[in-house]
Amino acid sequence: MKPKDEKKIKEIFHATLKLVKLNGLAGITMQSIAKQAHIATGTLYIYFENKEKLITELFNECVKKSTSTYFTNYDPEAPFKVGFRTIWENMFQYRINNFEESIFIEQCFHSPFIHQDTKLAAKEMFQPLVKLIERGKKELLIKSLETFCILGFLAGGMSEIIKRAHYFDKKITRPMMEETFLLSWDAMKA
Amino acid sequence: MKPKDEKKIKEIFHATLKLVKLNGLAGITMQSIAKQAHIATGTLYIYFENKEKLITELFNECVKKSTSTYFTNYDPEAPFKVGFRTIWENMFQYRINNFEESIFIEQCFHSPFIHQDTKLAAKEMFQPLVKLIERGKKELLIKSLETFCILGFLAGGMSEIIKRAHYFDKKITRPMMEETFLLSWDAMKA
DNA sequence: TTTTTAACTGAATAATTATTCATTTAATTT
DNA sequence: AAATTAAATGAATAATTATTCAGTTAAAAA
Repeated sequence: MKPKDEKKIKEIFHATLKLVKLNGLAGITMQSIAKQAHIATGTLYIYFENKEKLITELFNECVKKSTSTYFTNYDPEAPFKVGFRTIWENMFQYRINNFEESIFIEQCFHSPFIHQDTKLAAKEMFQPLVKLIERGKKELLIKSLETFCILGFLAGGMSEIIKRAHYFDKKITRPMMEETFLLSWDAMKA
Repeated sequence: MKPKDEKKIKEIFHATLKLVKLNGLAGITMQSIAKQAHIATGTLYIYFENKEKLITELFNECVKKSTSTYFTNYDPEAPFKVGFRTIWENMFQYRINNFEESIFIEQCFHSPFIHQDTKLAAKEMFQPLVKLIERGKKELLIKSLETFCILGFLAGGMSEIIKRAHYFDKKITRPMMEETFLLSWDAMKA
């Protein structure tokens, strides 16, 4: 009895992310994934029931992995700015180092593959950050704007900087990162 | 001789935008576009050579329409903040009122339909804004961070706020808009 | 070593989707 | 009002892509 090769799932995921970064969700086929992962098309179906399941499982994997990273070393008891800085830096680093995943998640949100419940579950994982922002508003440290505005602004801004850095092939240096943190902080600051 | 019905192009574009908003670029088919536009599939090919051409032409149309709106009433001679405010408000309003187009353009950037030269041409249309930001830096009014960071942050933040407003079905009020402008302004301010 | 069994293969099939085309319809010209 | 011609139609065809499956391979058990 030959056992399932768990490394293959990683290779399939890796291949999918690479192709989505290259051509978008609209550009991937099961054949291209198989080829990129150096396996036969049929093998994909041993690991995943179908294309939709493959995408959905990868999506959930990415969301789980990324959000759990976002909150490592985060202490909800620490002062607001300390907590915010921790999460902010975790996000920034993660998205730079895992650019393909970020692109993939973004694409999934506007695709026929990911259903509403999956999206909601993903959103749910950001609760600690939502709570933190609300605490910041209570403590009068940040603007009293609706949380979705503040968070959207910060998250969208960060994503876009990282995207442009990749496309224009710019290196993000430590001082640039500090300046970028200031963009976020000054924006939200009361 | 029956003349081409120019209104049909509008209907086709409109149908495509609606479907892309709903299901993403990965979710549209020529049949679904035709159906949504209340025409026969074959008719699509009278107006557009093929699917890629349809998408590319719609993309160019959207980019042209949106960027030209962004710079209406913009006076490059006016003080920095006045000019910035004009463009910022034009963008904000346009994206709220033409949400589908914004989503479509975003999706196109990561798709197999739009080629590099088309993307570059689109980027080129933002030159006046790039110039303005660079002027703001020279006048020491805003942070001396690379322009792509500042612009990316502002544009990404704005997009994401508007996206979340749509998905969570939030109305963006005038005071909210003012507060949102402050997010951008405070972020970039020196 | 032999047997067993599930992974693996990739060509074959099924399903979907892009594109074409013979036919019909309706503006315009004569 | 008849003739002309290009738009419009939608079923047929072509192309692409998802999925299956009969046969092969290799790990584990006997």
